[in-house]
Amino acid sequence: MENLTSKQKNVFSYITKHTNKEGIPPTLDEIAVNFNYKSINAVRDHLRLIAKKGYIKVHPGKSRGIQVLKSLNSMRPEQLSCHDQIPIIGKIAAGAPIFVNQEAEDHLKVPTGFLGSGEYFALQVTGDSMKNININTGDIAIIRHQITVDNGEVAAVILENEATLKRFFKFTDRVELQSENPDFPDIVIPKSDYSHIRIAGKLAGLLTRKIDA
Amino acid sequence: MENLTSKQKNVFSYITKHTNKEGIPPTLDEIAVNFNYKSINAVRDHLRLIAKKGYIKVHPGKSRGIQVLKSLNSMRPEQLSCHDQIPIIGKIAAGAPIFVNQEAEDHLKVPTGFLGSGEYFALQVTGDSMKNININTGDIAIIRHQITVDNGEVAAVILENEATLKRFFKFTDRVELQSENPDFPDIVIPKSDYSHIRIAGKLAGLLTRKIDA
DNA sequence: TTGCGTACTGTATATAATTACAGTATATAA
DNA sequence: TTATATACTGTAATTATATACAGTACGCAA
Repeated sequence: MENLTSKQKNVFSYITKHTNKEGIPPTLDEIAVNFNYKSINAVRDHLRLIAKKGYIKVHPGKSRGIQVLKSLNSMRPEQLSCHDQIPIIGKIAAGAPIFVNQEAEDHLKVPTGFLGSGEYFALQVTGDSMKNININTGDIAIIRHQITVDNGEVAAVILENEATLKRFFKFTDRVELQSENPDFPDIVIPKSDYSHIRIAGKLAGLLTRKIDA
Repeated sequence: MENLTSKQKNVFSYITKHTNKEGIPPTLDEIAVNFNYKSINAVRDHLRLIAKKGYIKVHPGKSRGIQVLKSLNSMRPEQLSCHDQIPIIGKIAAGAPIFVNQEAEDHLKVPTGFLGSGEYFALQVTGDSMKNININTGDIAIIRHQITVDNGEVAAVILENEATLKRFFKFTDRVELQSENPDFPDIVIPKSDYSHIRIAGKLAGLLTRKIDA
């Protein structure tokens, strides 16, 4: 990750502040006025370089087309990966297809470096099938997107357009999805039905409410 | 808080999704195209009403001047307040004064409505003293700022400039801070030492990494 | 029925904002 | 020295976008 020059940092900082404060990104002219540039081409030059270094994305031809991709916090050198924004794309065990055409309802932001590298998304948990490992209704499960998981790992699995969070075991002839709650039976999927299931990812984190504690 | 009509809700939803996805709010025309409106004045009418109901703010004369003020989730009637950004202001049980002049190291963003109303901050947990209730090193404890807690609640307590997370019990002559781990002894504070302790808040949530699961 | 708010269409105009082209100045590395 | 990248100025053209005005249609409450 290349570093910004101090001028670029100032411009980038102004863009993020404007976007957060006003709700809309600034125009080139607004940036120019802020920094007393006589020509907006000074701004264009800056934007080009800031974008090249990956901090923003510029949408050509679109007004205010400056999309902030990183936060200033993520510039700390000791942090390798960053994923502030984790989209919450639905409820798990609540009947809705995932991934395809997913529009995020809301977002979660975790501290830089809290999770490892990878693609993450989040699902709100409904049901008690994993209560023995302290995952309960209302919690938000953070899932690392991966298409396989190791035996025994907790995975978000999609079966028949429903997403469920289960402990995953693959045997030679079947897949077993085990609950962490004796009230819920294990789900056994014979090899012939593999085409109906899909692994969405692996449980990577959990956001819990502590109302009782 | 007035409710949106279903059409308005659709338009509002499109605006929030566009803003989150593209990083910039949509233009009137982009909205019109999305909903197959032949005239952007249909959009203008919608925006006027959505803004009137407080969901967005329209910046007149500015392109893409649609600022989202609420999230769709906050429309659930049972949710009163929202607080996306929770500052992480230090480590708990790690010797550092809290609250005064606290500069946040990083921020946490939880879904709107996930927590109740109140002032929140977060602390990174070090140590295993609460492992029995699944709070472990590296987790991030979300604390609701309050100066008293009820008996038995888990509280962030400051003693001698160190913050600790303990189960709080107040008796007539003493305060006991109990760990949720038999390896750690309870801390007993006699009435005469009350001036040395302070309640920072009550445990409200927990963000956990699930590396093992 | 009348009136009112929501939900649109259509066209024309004004202005907001980006792009293009042609430069200058100042560092810093080869 | 000669590049090469950053950091700007200036003007003109073009396109993107919002606004203004004039309507139509429908449901709903008085």
